[in-house]
Parts: sequence; structure tokens; C-alpha cells
Amino acid sequence: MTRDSADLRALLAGDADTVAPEVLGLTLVADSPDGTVAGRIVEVEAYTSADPASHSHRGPTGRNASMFAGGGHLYVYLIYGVHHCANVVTGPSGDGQAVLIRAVEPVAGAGLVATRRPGVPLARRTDGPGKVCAAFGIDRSVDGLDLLDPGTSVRLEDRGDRGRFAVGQGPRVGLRVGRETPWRWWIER
DNA sequence: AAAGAGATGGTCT
DNA sequence: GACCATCTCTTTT
Repeated sequence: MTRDSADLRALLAGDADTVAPEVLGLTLVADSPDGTVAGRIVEVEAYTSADPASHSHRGPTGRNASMFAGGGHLYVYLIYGVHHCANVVTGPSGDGQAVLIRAVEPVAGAGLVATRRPGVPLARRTDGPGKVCAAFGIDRSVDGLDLLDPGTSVRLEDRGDRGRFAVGQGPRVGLRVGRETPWRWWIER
């Protein structure tokens, strides 16, 4: 049972903390001149504007504008001046909600991923938010794209993995505030 | 096996 | 000028 882009659009119109576990099992796809990389999303976190840990908490700014663009868009930011992190925006336009893609299991383009992350063992290539962006070639240049438009270079697809796994839940990672909110979900191995 | 520190730059106060 | 939704390498137990 797969969902088309209209189904996904409706799904992503919901609040980040209810949508996040539904994003597990969806496939992230990124095209580039060098080839295509695809991965099954296996770990996510939710952020909303009511949440002090969220970039959207203090309202729209130049950096977080795409977080307010409405469900289905891509929000990419630079963290620690070093790594990029990719988010699936959720909720209505203007709301400032997003689901951070923390980890992915590669399903296509393993050779290209190896080129982009040389010397890193397969199992460790996409098991963190910065690693996912490095492996997929995602940076601020694709911030704000519509992930549900089949014509864009970075996309979100349902390849039929719905409900075939157990989901774990716990606190988010790396935060100074908001540690008490258990808004991280992952697919149990 | 776990803990610590440095890298590095855009964004906001 | 401080703060980061991180990663990797080095040092210590």
C-alpha cells in the first residue's frame, strides 16, 4: 500500500510531532549530475514553533524561511559551521514545523555515497543528520524545494514500506533545551 | 569503551 | 560576540 504525492501532501499537513513517526519508512531521493542516491528514512525528530529547541520558535528569519513554507517542502540549515541538516516541513504554511531526517538506510546509489564519504564503512555512512546530507549532496542550495514535486532534484517517495516495522521513541539528540520532550522516533532493527 | 576537544561559519542578540 | 537540531579524531580508562 503506497501513497502518491497527494496522499503524502495530506499527511505532511499535520503537526510535526504526530507526522514524524509516519515519515519513517519513506524514501529520500536525491539526483545530481553524478547520479541518484536513495535511502529509507530510519530515524527522525520533530520540531514545532511552540518548542524552544526549534529554529522556528522565535518566528521567521532569513535562515528558517522555508520552515514556514508549508508541508512537503525541504528545510536545510548549516550546523556548527560544518554540516548540513535536512528537514521535511510539515503543517500549514506559516506554521514553522519540521521533521529532521536523522538517519537513512541506503537503498540506491551506494557507489556514489562511497565516493562522497570515502573511507567510511557502509553502515556508518548515513547514520547521522550531517552524514545524510553529505551522502545525498544536500546543502543550502536545495533549501525550500518541494519534496513532493516529481521534477525536483530532491524528493520524498512512498515505496511501500508502510507499517512493516516496529517504532521506538525517545528524547531528541544534541539539544540544550527541550531535552524532556521525547520527539525522536526510529525504526527498530 | 568512553570521554573530550577542535573544526568552522552563518545567524541572531 | 555567543551560540549552535554535528562529526571525527585523539586521549584516557
